[in-house]
Amino acid sequence: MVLENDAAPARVVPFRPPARRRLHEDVADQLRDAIFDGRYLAGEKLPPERELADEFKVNRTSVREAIKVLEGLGLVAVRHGDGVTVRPRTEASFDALPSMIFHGDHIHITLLNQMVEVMAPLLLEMGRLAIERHTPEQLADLHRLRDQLAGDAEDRHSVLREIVVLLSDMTRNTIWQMLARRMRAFLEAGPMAGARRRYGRDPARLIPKIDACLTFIESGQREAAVHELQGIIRQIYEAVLHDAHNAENGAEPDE
Amino acid sequence: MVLENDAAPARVVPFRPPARRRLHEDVADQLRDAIFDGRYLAGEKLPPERELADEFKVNRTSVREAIKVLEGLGLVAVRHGDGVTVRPRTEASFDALPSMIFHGDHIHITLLNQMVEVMAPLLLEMGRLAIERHTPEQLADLHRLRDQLAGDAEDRHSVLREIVVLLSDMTRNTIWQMLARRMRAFLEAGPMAGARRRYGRDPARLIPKIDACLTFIESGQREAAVHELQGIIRQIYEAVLHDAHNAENGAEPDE
DNA sequence: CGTTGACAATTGGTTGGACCAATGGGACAT
DNA sequence: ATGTCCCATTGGTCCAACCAATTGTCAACG
Repeated sequence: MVLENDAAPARVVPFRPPARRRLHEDVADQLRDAIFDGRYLAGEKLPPERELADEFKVNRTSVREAIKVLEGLGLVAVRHGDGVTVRPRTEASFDALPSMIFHGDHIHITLLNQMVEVMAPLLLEMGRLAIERHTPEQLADLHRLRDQLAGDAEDRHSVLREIVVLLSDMTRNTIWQMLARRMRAFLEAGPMAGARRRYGRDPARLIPKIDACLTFIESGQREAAVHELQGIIRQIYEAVLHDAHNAENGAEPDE
Repeated sequence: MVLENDAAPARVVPFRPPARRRLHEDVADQLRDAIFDGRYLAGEKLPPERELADEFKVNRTSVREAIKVLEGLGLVAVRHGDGVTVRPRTEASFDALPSMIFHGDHIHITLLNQMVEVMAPLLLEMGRLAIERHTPEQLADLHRLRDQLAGDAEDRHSVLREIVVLLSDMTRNTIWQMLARRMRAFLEAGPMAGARRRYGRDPARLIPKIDACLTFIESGQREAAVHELQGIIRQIYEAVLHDAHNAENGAEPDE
């Protein structure tokens, strides 16, 4: 099941907890952005912990925990006695991608393009497995989400994300499930999230294709269903790029 | 370029730095394994930091940094005032996969199967792009690696990993480059690494197919090259599963 | 009796300061 | 010019204390 409460799924992602207030997270965010802004280039060293602590006006412990986070993201390498060295982007973890692509108000369009280029065939393959292996219950869930998309759900984009997660569950493959959930997290920070949501095209326009796909699935025409899915994915990623382009250039919302 | 030193690429991955000796990493490893062993299930809480510090005979600081690592891997969620809660596997980061699949002497075969199921189409798509976009220099590098594979290289498996990285460079796509490097890190911890290497089939057996693929690439027959690549990938992942199965059951090496 | 609100125990977050330990470069002797 | 040793720099660990969020308890209140 996707929904936490079967009884009254009135809204999707109702509220978000107030932003966390841990010092080291704030410090980590600032250092991360400084790296992505090119203030510290690959191969260069960050200032010593003591110096950073002084500058951030926090204890050295908080700086150390922040650096630990950056290390986990693969952004820096720490060597005892030597300092903290910035690593090349290609060594970074996927968890660093959201902030690599969307940092501050700026969008790294090139990287977003590359991201979409990778994700599109991924989603297609995942969908193919989902179509092969789904259970009747999961298909019912999919119908429910389809109706939410057609209905007056507050945030249709989040419904779309839940569909991706549901598809991953259908594959019965833990790796796909992990991938889809990471993707969801990525999209929640993406060009259609938060203040930028106004640029998003209404995902309801996908409904005809989704219905066609569902029909094919139920009639056992897997090939056709996959083909339809391919069209859906193409439409989505064109929308993502379109929206990102608009958001970057400060254009007015589509509708 | 794949090689760090253009002059004398005598060996690939010559030595590894002696294992790190940071307390919090050791603590993090032990806690991670405890979670994967099912000692702490999803939804349950880890003991308080103070208690862990006492049990590990280290300072609370080290425990906190360890927990920070686990948090970065998506294995636990920390809430001020409440404790440290274990999260479901599906929420974990990809960086946690190596230790999820290979923990201790045990191999999580099911998960490895699923991993291969995801990686195979990924590699194929990446290879397709590489075949489309490569430069002559990169093709020359590929030939060099092919010769290393055929020669008396100490560790042919590592040559294979470098080939994957080179293919990702050929795609001119940062995301693929990141993915390939993460994959390399994964494989370095995998069933053919370290003590388990003896189970590995000799990658030299791939050479005929690689040569065929290279020939197709150079004669501009992309379709045929991709098809050949598909065969290579299939052969590799069958070998991975085979080796993992042998390693798990303590069978004797193949050759 | 049920609800509310204040309190207290638990547990993570932060601080300051001290000392240990690895690294790398510079001073010194050869 | 070269090799050795020392030491300043910088990350790693420890300690002890206090701040702050969460939760459960329990008394006061309606």
